[in-house]
Amino acid sequence: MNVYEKIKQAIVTGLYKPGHRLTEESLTKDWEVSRTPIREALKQLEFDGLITPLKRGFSVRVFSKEDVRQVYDLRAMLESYAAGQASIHRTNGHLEKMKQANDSYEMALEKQGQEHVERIDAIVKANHVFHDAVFEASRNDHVRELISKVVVLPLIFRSFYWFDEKNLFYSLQNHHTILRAVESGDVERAKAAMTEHIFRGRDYVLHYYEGGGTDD
Amino acid sequence: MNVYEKIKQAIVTGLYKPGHRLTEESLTKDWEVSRTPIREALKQLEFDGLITPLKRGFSVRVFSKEDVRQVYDLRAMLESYAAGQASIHRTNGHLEKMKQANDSYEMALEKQGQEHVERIDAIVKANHVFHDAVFEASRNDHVRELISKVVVLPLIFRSFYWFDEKNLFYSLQNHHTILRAVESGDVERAKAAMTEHIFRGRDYVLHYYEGGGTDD
DNA sequence: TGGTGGTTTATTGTATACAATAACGGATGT
DNA sequence: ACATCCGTTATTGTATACAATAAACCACCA
Repeated sequence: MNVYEKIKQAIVTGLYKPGHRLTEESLTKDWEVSRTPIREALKQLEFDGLITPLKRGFSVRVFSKEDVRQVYDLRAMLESYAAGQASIHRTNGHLEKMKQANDSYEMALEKQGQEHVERIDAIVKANHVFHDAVFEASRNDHVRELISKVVVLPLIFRSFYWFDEKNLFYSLQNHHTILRAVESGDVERAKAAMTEHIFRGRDYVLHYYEGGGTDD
Repeated sequence: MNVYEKIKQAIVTGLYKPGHRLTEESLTKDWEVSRTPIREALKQLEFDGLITPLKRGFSVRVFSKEDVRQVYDLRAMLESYAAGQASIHRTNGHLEKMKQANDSYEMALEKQGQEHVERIDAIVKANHVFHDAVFEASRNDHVRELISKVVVLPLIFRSFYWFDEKNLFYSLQNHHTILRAVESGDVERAKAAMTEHIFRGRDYVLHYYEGGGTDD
């Protein structure tokens, strides 16, 4: 794991709390590398939107409820577009990848006895593979690049998002619906199902997230 | 102008041609600065999507017709979303900014006698202000960040895009239509008008661009 | 008291040397 | 002829010193 990934991890897990100030100097001490790789990491994190520039240095970004709404709006738009396009351009290979992702998801979901964290990791991974397959099938390489920016935020909230059994089950049902629509070439249905899927995620996050302070 | 901007300029104007290989070493010689700022510039350019990583170094990105289509699809989606939201959230301040941008556009358009490049620059700037005002009015800060990624490509083609009088005139008409829709709070009309506006730009670029080679 | 100017200090910007590594090419054996 | 190993070279990765700059502090005067 390189320094960028380490710092990212530290932000996502809350080791560096929202609003915390980061300077190149302090980070060299925290991670025991020189300023050069630190600078690179900071640049990357700024791209990701995880930190915001200060007059001097950066601070760990504070996400408000309004941010969550805005980001999920965009994510819904981009992913539903991808699902729609996927319904047109999908090949058997894409459908196969989506099916396998859902199988993995289901298998992980059923393993109640397993180590908790490992199980969640498997589910998260399967989820990622599914959505990635949709992007591939959409035949628009640029939408993947774009979505990466908007996908960082959910990452921060994954802690509670992924720890509700009913939620996990519903998500799988959504995936099945999306897959059926994409498979049968039903563009509008695919878009609607994906939009619904994303918004469900949004509402879940909003419900459990009491952050930002100033926002409604 | 810093090194990043200089290199960007060089790419956009075609001094560095598509496919041309860029290494840190060679760039230090071209621009007479050390590797440190060069590396930073390369990182930024990669984020912009203007260069693509090689096994070693980068190469100036080659955009195919298919790239143009994909990028404009996304741009249409994002900008029409912004226009729709703007129709809901706009204030008098936003409307004023849009009007002034259009006035500037029109004034520049009429100045036939003026120095050619200056006139185009004024039009380009007014165009930018108008679209920016729409983003502001949309009350979704994240959509602005996102669009910046997708707006780099048109930049490359601006050379011929901005040099057709009829095209410039049509664009202004589009702006007026969009403004009216946003002003009267007509969400669907605003979205439709913006989508139309972007796609007109796309078709114009596609018509004059014979690049990419392998694509249709 | 409150603001203006200058001095100190914190922090980033740049150059450069050296280390690490991946690509290249050529020699060798089969 | 062709693959494979190894040495050479091109290129990037990292550390670090020094320069530039902006922020913070403080003294001075109105």
